[in-house]
Formats: sequence, structure tokens, C-alpha cells
Amino acid sequence: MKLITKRADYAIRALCVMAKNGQRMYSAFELAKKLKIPGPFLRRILQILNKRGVLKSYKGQGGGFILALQPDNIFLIDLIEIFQGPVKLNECLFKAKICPSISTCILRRKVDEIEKFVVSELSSININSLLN
Amino acid sequence: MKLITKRADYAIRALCVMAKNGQRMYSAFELAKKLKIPGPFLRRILQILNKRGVLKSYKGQGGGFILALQPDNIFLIDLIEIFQGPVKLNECLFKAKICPSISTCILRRKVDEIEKFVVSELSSININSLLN
DNA sequence: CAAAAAGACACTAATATGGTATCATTCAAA
DNA sequence: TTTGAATGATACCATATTAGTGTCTTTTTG
Ligand code: FES
Ligand code: FES
Repeated sequence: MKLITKRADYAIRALCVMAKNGQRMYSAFELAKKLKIPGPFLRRILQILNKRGVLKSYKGQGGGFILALQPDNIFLIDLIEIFQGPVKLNECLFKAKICPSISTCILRRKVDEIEKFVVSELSSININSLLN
Repeated sequence: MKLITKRADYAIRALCVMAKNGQRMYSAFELAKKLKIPGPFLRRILQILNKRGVLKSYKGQGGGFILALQPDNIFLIDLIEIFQGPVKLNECLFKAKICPSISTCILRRKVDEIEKFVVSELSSININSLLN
């Protein structure tokens, strides 16, 4: 079971680097080299973060990416949802008649609890938390 | 993010049916028909449950599968680990220098907490819980 | 013996994830 | 004003995981 995919992982790492030096602009390849991860892949990730308003981008020579938000306002839950979709664990499995009912099903209640816990834990971490 | 795959799902459903009528023997195809899921696929799943000691099997005409354990002794965590491997969410992501240290890393602590919670919730449900 | 079952295992199909390649566009600097 | 360094957009390929099938062997009962 994977909680955090590579895309989200790389995004987190890149944002951490950028947050350490908040004013500087970084090109995708510069960051990729620093983090030792594939350049084109990271580039696409940063483009997505730009579209989602986490980064600002500047084209042309001397351009690159820079944080659009304060590091303590970028939460892990958001990054994970950007790259992995919403945290939905309760895709009701027992469509068959076995499941007693949607309102009483124990399994569903438990899965909902797990989902809430995951979301709340991931909501409590931001990029700044990871820098101490 | 998928918490429970089809294999585990089907296993749970099949075990629920079998638990309702604990003494009876069911062939893989009979169960598959009842649950409206693919026969050969369920058959492989039951074979695995047999190998893992959750079911007993009997070959030959009139043979089939029957529970090897009491329904309240078959836990969801075990079924999930059989079909999806151990619940390990903490595959350390920050191998790079970004992560401060394995002992202080906030992210790691949080992921460990999530993992513990998932395991404990899934350990609290058994096949019997699902039959009320 | 014949039919009905599981055992074993190789194989295919679908999906998700990880990653590349290419061309167009923008912009700064020579 | 040309050139090169950057992103924007998008199609594509590679790999892994999950889902599912097919087939042949073995066992058992009638
Ligand atoms: S499994 Fe979905 S309501 Fe019971
Ligand atoms: S991410 Fe693994 S110890 Fe910090």
C-alpha cells in the first residue's frame, strides 16, 4: 500500500528546497540536479504545481519557478490530492447482498474512520514542518 | 488510494457466505455464482486461503472448501496482508539530504502513526463482525 | 471408468505509475 | 534582432501491479 507516490514525494522535496531559500528562483533542471531525480519528470511536476497555484513560473532565460504560497501554508494533504487524487478509501466494496446496509455496515464505518484519520494527519503537516 | 483490493474483497465476501453456513462445503464455482464474480479468479483466491490455513479443501466429486477457523478468528488485517502484503506505509521517502534525520523526521512519525492506526482498526474486525 | 472437484502454474488484459521526447512559446541578453 | 535558456502543452513509452483466463494434472466419489 503506497501512501505517497513518487510524484508527490518529488514535489515535497522540491518545495522543501525552494522554501529554504524563499526568494530565489529555481529552474526545473537545477532542482532536479540538486535532488538527483529525472529532469523532465520533475519539470512536469513543477508545471502541475504551477497550475494549481502552489508555484509561480517565469518563462525565458533566467526564468524558473518560485513559491506562490508561504511554506507553512502548503499542506501535505493538498500535495497528495494534487498528484494522487482525493483520499477516498470507502469505495463501497460490498455491493453484493452481503453487506447489511450502508448505514449499519461496520466495515464501512471503520474505513471511514481510517480515512478521516489519514486526512487529518496529512492536514497537520506543511512544508515548514519539514524544515526544522 | 486503494485500501482493499478485489482479491481481498472477494475473499471477505466468500468467507462471509461460508461463515453463515459453517458446516457446509462450497465449491469455488458455486460461491462464484452466488457472489456474481468470476469463477476461475475466485478459485485461485480460495486456493490461497487454503494454503494460508484459513480454509480447508477437499478434492474430488462433492469436494470444495470449508472454513478452517472460527469466523471470529479470521481478521481483516490477516486477509489484507495475505493478498496485499504487509501494511507498510513508511517506505522512507526522503533518502535525499532533505530529511533531517530518521529519528526526528516529522513526516516519518506521522506516517508511522497512520500505519499503526490502520493496522489496529483492521485488526478489530473479523468475519463475524460483518454478519450482524 | 467418468465426472466433478481442487492443485499448480503459465499466460493475457487492464490500469496505474514512472518517465521520456518533442515542438511551440516566451523572454532576456548579447 | 537573433540566439539560447527557460516554461507550456501534449503525446508517447516503460514498468509494475492488479485483475482475470486457460490448461493440464491429481484426487475422489458414484
Ligand atoms: S461495505 Fe459498503 S456499506 Fe457495507
Ligand atoms: S522521510 Fe524518512 S526519516 Fe524523514
